[in-house]
Amino acid sequence: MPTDAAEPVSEFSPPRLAVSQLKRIRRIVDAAIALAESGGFDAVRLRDVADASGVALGTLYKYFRSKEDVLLFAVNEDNEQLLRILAARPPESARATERLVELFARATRGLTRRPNFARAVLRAIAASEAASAVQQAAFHLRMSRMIVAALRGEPADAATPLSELVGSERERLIARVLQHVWFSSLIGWASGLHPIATVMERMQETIELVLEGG
Amino acid sequence: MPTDAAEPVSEFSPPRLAVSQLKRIRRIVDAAIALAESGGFDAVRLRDVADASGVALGTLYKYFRSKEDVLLFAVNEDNEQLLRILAARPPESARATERLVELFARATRGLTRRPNFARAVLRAIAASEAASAVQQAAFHLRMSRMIVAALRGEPADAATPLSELVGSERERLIARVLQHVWFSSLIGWASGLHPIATVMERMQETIELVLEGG
DNA sequence: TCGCGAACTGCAACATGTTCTAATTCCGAA
DNA sequence: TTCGGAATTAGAACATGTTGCAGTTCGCGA
Repeated sequence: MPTDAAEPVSEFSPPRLAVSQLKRIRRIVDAAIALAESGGFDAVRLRDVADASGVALGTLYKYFRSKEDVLLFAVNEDNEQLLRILAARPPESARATERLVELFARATRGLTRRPNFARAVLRAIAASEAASAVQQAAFHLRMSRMIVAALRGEPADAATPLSELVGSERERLIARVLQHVWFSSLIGWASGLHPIATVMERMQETIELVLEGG
Repeated sequence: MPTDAAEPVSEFSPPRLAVSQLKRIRRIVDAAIALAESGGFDAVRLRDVADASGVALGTLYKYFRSKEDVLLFAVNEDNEQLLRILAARPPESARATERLVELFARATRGLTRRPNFARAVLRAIAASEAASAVQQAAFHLRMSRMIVAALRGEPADAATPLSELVGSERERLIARVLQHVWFSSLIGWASGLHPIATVMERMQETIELVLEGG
């Protein structure tokens, strides 16, 4: 992920970048996404990313610390969009269980719509070092917000800063558990252990277990 | 992990290896563990592993498909030992909740006793490809067995083959959820998101939530 | 004991993430 | 408009996972 000095982490850095720089970053990220879609983690060769986005390798490393950093940035963008969509059109069901199932169904579909990209970012997340903790934390906080909103049947709040914690102790606990199960299932999918459908089933049964004691 | 042709996956291959070969494999694995302990995933340079174990690089690749494969093999050995220990000395508490908390406390302590090694294998697990699914599945089945045993307050069964599923639907569901939370928390620890103590706390609160509805 | 095929060795080679450098270009403040 | 420092570039260089190969050694069946 971007260095403390460089800026792409939208949550944490003042916009100190010229328009031309923002465009470069955009091209880099888009190129990385395209390559990831085409063949997963290994297909994202940074030389190719640099070529495709028309920047030098050194420039890429100016804005991103590592290959994982680029992919983490991309998935965080994706996740921000999901939050906005859920803020606009929250799950409608009357029962909390169903709202949560729908939330994770949407999140899973959204992510795995581009399966190779999804595999790439999952690998990036799993392998990321302490340096990327900020990105991971942002993702986590955003997901927590969506989960708590779905639990309560309220629309998610895309506006207030991520740093503001939401939910009661118990709501946050449930959010954590569901995120762990989701992430871990997705890793299993990415490793070829089971199909996407299994991820959805696991979320459903976990949600029922946690909310209704099974 | 070892190739289908080569044999270190104890659960799945008849012992077709000469003693000298088994010794080589042992030296390779031991060297990898030692290097992992010293500096984590990156410190396990396969050239160094080969040097330290007195085999050629090509030989190493004859028995293991990749760097991850070596580490997965090592962690599976560790996990087999945990199963044996738990079979001999199961958690004693009267309450299922406490037995499970103890199980995960022991498992977590056992793994993170060598923190750098643990970080290395977690990264290997998370990044492993479909080819390693067998190893991962074995780990999963072993953990499931221990969890179901702890749920019931019985000693774990280290003898019957892993392929034999244990537990009711509900027990297996609980086992899956707990494993997901455990794995995912450990990844968070390995990424520097939180300390080991947090992993223990998360397991405790998850177990309480799942067994007692919080 | 002999001879064969498999296992092993040493080493070179390749791919790709990451770093470094010297030269060039760009941009905003004076 | 001009100037100086920051950004960018091209490309080399390095580390390490992985593969390939030619030659050597080992172990086992006849």
